[in-house]
Amino acid sequence: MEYYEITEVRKNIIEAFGRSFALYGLPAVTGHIYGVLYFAAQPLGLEDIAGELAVSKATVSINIRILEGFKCVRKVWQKGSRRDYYEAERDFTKVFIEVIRNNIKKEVEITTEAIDKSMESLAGLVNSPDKGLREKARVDLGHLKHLEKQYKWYRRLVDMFGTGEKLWRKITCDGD
Amino acid sequence: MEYYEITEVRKNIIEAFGRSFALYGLPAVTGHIYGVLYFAAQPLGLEDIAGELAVSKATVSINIRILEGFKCVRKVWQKGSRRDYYEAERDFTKVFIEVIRNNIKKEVEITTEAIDKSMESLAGLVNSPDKGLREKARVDLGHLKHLEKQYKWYRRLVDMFGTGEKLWRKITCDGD
DNA sequence: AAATATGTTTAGGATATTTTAAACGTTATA
DNA sequence: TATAACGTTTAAAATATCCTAAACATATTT
Repeated sequence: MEYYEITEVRKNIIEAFGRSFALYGLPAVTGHIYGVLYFAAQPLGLEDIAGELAVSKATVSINIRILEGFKCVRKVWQKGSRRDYYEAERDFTKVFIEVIRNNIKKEVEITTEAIDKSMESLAGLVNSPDKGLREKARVDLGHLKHLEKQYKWYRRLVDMFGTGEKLWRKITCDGD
Repeated sequence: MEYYEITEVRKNIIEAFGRSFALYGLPAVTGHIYGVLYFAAQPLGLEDIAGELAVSKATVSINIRILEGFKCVRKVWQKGSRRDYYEAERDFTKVFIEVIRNNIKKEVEITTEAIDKSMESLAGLVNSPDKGLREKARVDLGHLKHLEKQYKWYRRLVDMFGTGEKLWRKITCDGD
């Protein structure tokens, strides 16, 4: 009860992180875990985090791996302990870039796979003797080629996010 | 059965869109609807879309409004009909920018609100006579100020997305 | 004014996701 | 070698989300 208002303050922010992460399709707990680590004075173990949030160790285990995947948190080694300790990446530009980059990458994967598969099916149809079928196939092929072109642009974007963080930051944030 | 393979081709892509939209926290149907409209030769009405996807009119109504919010689809006027017709925005750069922009905007709203609320609570505590409480409050205040600074950067990002699409495209896509 | 055609809301059931406790595997320590 | 301290997996329950049919609201015909 001593630090009631402090924990209240943190709770506000932790909730906000939960809702923010949910915007990117992640479970709210990922945001909550990130929030706890954001405020933590030192790296925390799984059970510490579970305790602060009153969730199970399993939930933390599952969701912290998601956060690691997005490079929102780092596992740090604590000498003399065999626990896994984690600390938050507090630079939001990095967090933001990583989340976006990951999503675009997945998006590109999903869609180019679908395009390739579809292109194959269409290849046989564009010369079909059935005129109606043939013309429909050609129209769709046009759509797919357009899509393919756009996704090439996307892939460049991933590359830029992947290698040009500093450039990106400079472009969007000359101020500081 | 005539155009079986054509619809198969489209189904692939439509599914891929569904999974892609889900990456951004949207229901998969939003992607499916977008997919149907992406391939459509003319603007389609709610029932047309519902028919193609075998979902209810209500689902289309709800989800197409989400798509409108993200500017992924546009309502178009069809002379002589009182139906609402929709067409897809086929320029992915626009779709991408709009989705990201929207998310960042919401994120900024959620978090700045939480920060403001928390700052208020802390203001009273940083001068508390209780030394432990006071110091904890000061540490947290430091965290909040850091957050605030980062979110100012975010807000600039929204502005850029909102007004500088061409600039953005030029930066990331000099090629075409 | 009645009937029709449309889009929206809503309450419920259907489905998918998330969380948990318990079992498990592994490594370190006694 | 046995025990303890971990993190992970799993199957089931709890929860949240999504979808639908039906009711509703509004505008347009007849």
